[in-house]
Amino acid sequence: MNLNEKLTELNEKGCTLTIQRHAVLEYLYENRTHPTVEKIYYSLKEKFSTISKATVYNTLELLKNYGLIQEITIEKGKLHFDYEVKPHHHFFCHRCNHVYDVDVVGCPLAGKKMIDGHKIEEMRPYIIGTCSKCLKKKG
Amino acid sequence: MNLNEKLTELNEKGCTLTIQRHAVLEYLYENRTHPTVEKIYYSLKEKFSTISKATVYNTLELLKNYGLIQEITIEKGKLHFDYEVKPHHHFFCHRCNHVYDVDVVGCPLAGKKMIDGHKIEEMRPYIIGTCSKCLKKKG
DNA sequence: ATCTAACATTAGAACAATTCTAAGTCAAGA
DNA sequence: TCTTGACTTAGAATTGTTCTAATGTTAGAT
Ligand SMILES: [Mn+2]
Ligand SMILES: [Mn+2]
Ligand SMILES: [Zn+2]
Ligand SMILES: [Zn+2]
Repeated sequence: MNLNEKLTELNEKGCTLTIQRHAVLEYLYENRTHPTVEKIYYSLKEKFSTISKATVYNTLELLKNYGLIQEITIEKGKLHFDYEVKPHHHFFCHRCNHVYDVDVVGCPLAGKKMIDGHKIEEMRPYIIGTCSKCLKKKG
Repeated sequence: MNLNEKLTELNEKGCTLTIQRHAVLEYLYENRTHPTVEKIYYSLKEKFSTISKATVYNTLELLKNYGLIQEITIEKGKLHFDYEVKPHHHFFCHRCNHVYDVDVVGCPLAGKKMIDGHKIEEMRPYIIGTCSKCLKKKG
């Protein structure tokens, strides 16, 4: 789903399309590195010096609630965000703190709505380890 | 793996078995509800009034590094811990904030050591939604 | 075009979770 | 007994997130 489709969807659902909301969504569209809130905030601040942290948090929460972005709790104590909302696995490297997409096929939970009587609303398949780049560094 | 086996393993690996470490591990052994650090700390404090938060954090980190307990980052901004280290899925109810074990068979990642060139050290398959108890309440 | 009420943004304070610090305690070996 | 290193403690500091109250903006009604 490209940027304009998401912006249109937001608009059609009655959400005011402020310049800040546009900027946050656009930033995630252009930066598929699963940035932290801090990263998003300071990056936006460069082009947009008056944007506030509260707005960044509010906007991320809003976009998440509209189902347009995904929140990632893979790293202890801080949030990452992802423009891509289609279910996919994430790999966290505890050496360099990067979050990678990984493609896993054949997940038995794919498409399931319920498990053990609980209603599934979101899947967060996380994998922790050492990434390929850091494995090479190790020497 | 029962409590004595884990205590023995700790001891054999040269780790001093202090009363605090014993207490934290025992608490997790007896409380399989995936407690938060706060819960662990205040529960231990009842029987053991001088235990400090730093010790609880240090001990949880130490036990995790020995592979005797598991850290869970399913809830935004706070840690839960699990005595059980065998790979299993966790379900987080965003209504009541409980963490449940769920049994999922046929995970294609089971036993895998590598993915996309990254070294897998830990699996954290999280599922978010509304638990069976909260679904009933909703009525 | 102007008014108005609801909504959005801002800066910074407040808060919550975790980590750090420095002093004190304990245990084992010389 | 003395020394050394490891452990614990209370509380301060730090970090990430949420709240607050003032200000600014938007969109619909007039
Ligand atoms: Mn992703
Ligand atoms: Mn569990
Ligand atoms: Zn890495
Ligand atoms: Zn529930």
